Amino acid sequence: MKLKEFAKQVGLSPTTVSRALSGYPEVSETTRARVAEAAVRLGYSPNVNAVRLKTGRAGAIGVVMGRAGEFHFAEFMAGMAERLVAEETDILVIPMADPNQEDEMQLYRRLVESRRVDAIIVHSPKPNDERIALLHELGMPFLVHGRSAIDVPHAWLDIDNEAAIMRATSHLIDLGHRRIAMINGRPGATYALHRDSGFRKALQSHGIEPDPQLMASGNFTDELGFRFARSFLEQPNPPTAFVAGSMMTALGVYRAARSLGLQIGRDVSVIAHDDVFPYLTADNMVPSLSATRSSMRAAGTRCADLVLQLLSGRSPLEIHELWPVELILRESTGPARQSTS
Amino acid sequence: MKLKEFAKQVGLSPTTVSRALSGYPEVSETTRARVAEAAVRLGYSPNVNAVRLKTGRAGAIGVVMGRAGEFHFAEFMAGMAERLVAEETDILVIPMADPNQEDEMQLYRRLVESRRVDAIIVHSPKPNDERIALLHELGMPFLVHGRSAIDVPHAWLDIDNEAAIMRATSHLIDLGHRRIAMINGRPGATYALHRDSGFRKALQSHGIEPDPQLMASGNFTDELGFRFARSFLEQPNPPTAFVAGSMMTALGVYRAARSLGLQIGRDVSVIAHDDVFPYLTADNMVPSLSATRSSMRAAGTRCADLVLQLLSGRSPLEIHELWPVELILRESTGPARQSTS
DNA sequence: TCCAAAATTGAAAACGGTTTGGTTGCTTGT
DNA sequence: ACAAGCAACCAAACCGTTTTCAATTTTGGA
Repeated sequence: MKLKEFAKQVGLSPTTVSRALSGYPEVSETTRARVAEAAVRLGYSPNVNAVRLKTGRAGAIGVVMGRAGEFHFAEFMAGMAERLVAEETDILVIPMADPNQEDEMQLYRRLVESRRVDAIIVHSPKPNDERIALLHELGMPFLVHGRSAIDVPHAWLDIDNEAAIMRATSHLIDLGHRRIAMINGRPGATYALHRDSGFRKALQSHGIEPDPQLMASGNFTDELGFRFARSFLEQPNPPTAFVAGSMMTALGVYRAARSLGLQIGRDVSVIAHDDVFPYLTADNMVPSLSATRSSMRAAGTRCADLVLQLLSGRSPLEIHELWPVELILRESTGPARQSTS
Repeated sequence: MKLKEFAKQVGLSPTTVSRALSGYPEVSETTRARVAEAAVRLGYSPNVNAVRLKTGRAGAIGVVMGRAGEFHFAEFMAGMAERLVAEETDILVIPMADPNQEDEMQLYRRLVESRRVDAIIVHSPKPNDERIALLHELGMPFLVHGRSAIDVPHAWLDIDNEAAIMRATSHLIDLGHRRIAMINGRPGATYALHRDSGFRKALQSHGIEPDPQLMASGNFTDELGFRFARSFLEQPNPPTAFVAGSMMTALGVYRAARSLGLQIGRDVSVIAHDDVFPYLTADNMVPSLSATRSSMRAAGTRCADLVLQLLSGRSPLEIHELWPVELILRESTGPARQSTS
């Protein structure tokens, strides 16, 4: 059913009908009610493509998905979905062809030009992220999930990675640990740098020099968690505690410790960062895992919300949210054993 | 840059330019080349919304995301993305408001009416799935990922869950196991029924009566894996082997066995279904996990491909793919111990 | 009661492309 | 030399809305 036909049925002009449905003020309440009722009854709804052409709005928020198919991604999206479900806004997933630098810029450029999205969410930004510069230059509204040091005004939401890891590390130090290993995310992204910095600061403020031999970074996989932890533990002067970048990493660390006959929480302490997944909870691990916790899903919800604000005119300059991160202590952390100090 | 302006620059009519770019035959090769070159040089690309309005194509495939934010989902999407990256087709993620039945139908109905997608992928269908009936009735092209027994012609791609679980179970029986537990996915979905059926068939063909006390189902979470496994193992006549529905479930089963001092592969055997996640691999578990394996990512890629075929006119009746599932034996399966038989 | 101002409603012009139905030249075959 | 056929191009209609501008009706104050 088209507008013209529908309008005829209701006995009004297309103009008035359009206005009534879009909630314009210059249409009387009685008319609006009549139109709304008829729309439901006759099953009329405006053709999205026509609306989009006319208004220039795409009705969608773009999220670029890296090749890795990160498990975080689904949670974040689920969170966004929670906020957008009642809205007239879709989530458009844009696949990234190659991790190639130039290609990625090209992808964003094309995405903007194609006008398929009203706004873009940028993930895992780097300190000097070209994407941010580009989007700003092109005038596309965007929100950065994470932080960048780039000198371009932009909206962002991030969790306080530095403080989180600093606190976690400090806690380990307070427990008497001196040799603490760190398994970080892929280098380059700001969050990894922040965590690195938090780690170092905690050590240094206690007079401990960070040991590069105990620091590694890479994808958040069970496998890398295992490999790094294992190689650290096999060093002549092994760590007594670990700070792990993700739940998957933690699984690997647990496995490595076990494979060497070490008991977690007693021989080796572990704190990981937990993005809160419904299918794998820190509390249920054995022993239960101490973690810095921040819900990825909540971040998704809030990001969606902020993007909507952005689209309804709020200035990006006002939108900066830094979320504190909880530290939840469970059984995987305990005092350092004397023998290893 | 708009078509009109661009056409003027190239010295041709909008008509010819449009045709040249869309690859129509009635334009000379020289002209086409000239236009293509100019388009790149001047950065012209047609306004998507205008194209969509005119052609009626939405340029997107819809995927409805359940609330759970399943970890499978991201892999599947990543797979789709792999196929669609070179195509002019987006992935539209449609959030599902409530697991409420009626609401879900409403969601699909609105989605179709809104014309935001050219096709829909339906996940985890039930044997008599209303969504399939609805989409068929509404004339929206769709592909079912999974299978349904519904008497409505439709395209589908599924893995052979029944054969997979039957083979896994048979293998356990061959190893001497008689008390085998099954932790299945949420009841209702066809795949869960197929797995259940494969499990029962394997047992019955060996003269073993399935014990309802050893069968459970629920979400694929670490926690449920643990809870079910633990409760089974604490029964008077505990199982000596497990068939687990997912990697996460397997993690829980491992944990439960360990918590009771049982050694996996010796005291208790485990086979799980592995959808192949980059961040958690069966091979790396300790002991390494025997698994029925089928790549979720590959399924996503193929589904995207099939949907494109559907859209270019191939009949849904021709599109039925049943993928065999590998059984990979590793260390988590071993002969049943005499004491427990 | 009458008139200006305010409240409603409509006609028609966009929005930016695609596609129908020509038109124009140029080859051919006779 | 001429009609027919064909290749290459173009003008204008159309996709289904929103929105500008103008027309009409109501309302309120003098």
